[in-house]
Amino acid sequence: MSQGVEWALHTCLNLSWLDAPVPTSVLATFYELPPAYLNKQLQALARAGILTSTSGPRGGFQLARPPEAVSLLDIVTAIEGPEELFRCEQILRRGPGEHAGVDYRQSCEFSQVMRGADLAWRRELAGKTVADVRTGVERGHPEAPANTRARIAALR
Amino acid sequence: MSQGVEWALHTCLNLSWLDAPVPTSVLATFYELPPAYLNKQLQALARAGILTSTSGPRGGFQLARPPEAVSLLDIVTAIEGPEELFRCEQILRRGPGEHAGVDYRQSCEFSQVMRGADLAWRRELAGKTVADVRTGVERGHPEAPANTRARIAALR
DNA sequence: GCGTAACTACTCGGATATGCTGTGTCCGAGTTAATCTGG
DNA sequence: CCAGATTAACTCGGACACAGCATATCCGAGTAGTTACGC
Repeated sequence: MSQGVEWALHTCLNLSWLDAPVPTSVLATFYELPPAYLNKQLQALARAGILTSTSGPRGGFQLARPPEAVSLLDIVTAIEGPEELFRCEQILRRGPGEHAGVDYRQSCEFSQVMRGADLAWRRELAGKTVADVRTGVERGHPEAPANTRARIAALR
Repeated sequence: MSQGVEWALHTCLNLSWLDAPVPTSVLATFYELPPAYLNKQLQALARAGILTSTSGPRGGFQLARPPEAVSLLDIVTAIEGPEELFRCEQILRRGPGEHAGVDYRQSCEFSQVMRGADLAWRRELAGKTVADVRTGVERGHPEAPANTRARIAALR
């Protein structure tokens, strides 16, 4: 799984504590990440409708929706793409009992089990939102929001 | 996810219908797969203790355990390795409230959710065995075992 | 005919190339804010 | 002092290199079955 997912998750959480656009350079400095590459990931989040981008001075990225409406699955899908973890190449078509017209992604037993596991994984991720994580973080570290806002303001 | 997983799954199912070693060349011809590369995957399964390998004439691979004792997770782990889907690089260590000695794989909220999803995925795969899949296939295609045995015998 | 030893063919196993996706970087288009100028 | 045009800096966005892993292949080590030979 791509490294950018972790960056995207934490960046979305940080943005949920802010209400003005933040440029990539500031967000990158926050965790000492390569700015240009982080920008690439944020572009993907913007294309997915999770962030909105603003050009020019005082521009940057901000959350497009309230954090309650952004699931972790949304973020993972935006970065990794919509493909499922296991992709069935239907090698059964080459086997002895081959039926050329059959879609083995539906009929193959292995495909079904792998798809079920994939759905279980996605269900877990879809059930947690950025707001849920934010609540948990604030419970354990009440100073986190103020720290983040102060650090961002200092880097502007 | 690696392509070899699909090959390994179907190959293990086929081997569950046989009781003698089958060489890689025969197993590869079965689905028109590149023999040398399939051999590489089967080596991984052998290292994991899922298959046993026999050298020399009349040698090959066979299941090391009864199919009831081989879960799909065993096969996936043998091919893909034991790493979890999402690996936390602990970028929080670079953040403002950094605590150098903290293991963020445990304390980071995102890590916990991602790990929970990973466990849900693994639980599904661990709950299904090669024997389960075999039963399902035999229910829908009773001729499959005989077909497979005949094809293997013809290729020997 | 039988036992033994050499031989041959077959199989696994790891070492060796190639291509593609994830990773990382750079520069141009567009936009905003500030500045400067003239009334 | 104020309005408007110009300018300059800043930001995103996509196009351009690099690297590491999945993919694919090949050849050597070891083994078992076979064959030939001697007793």
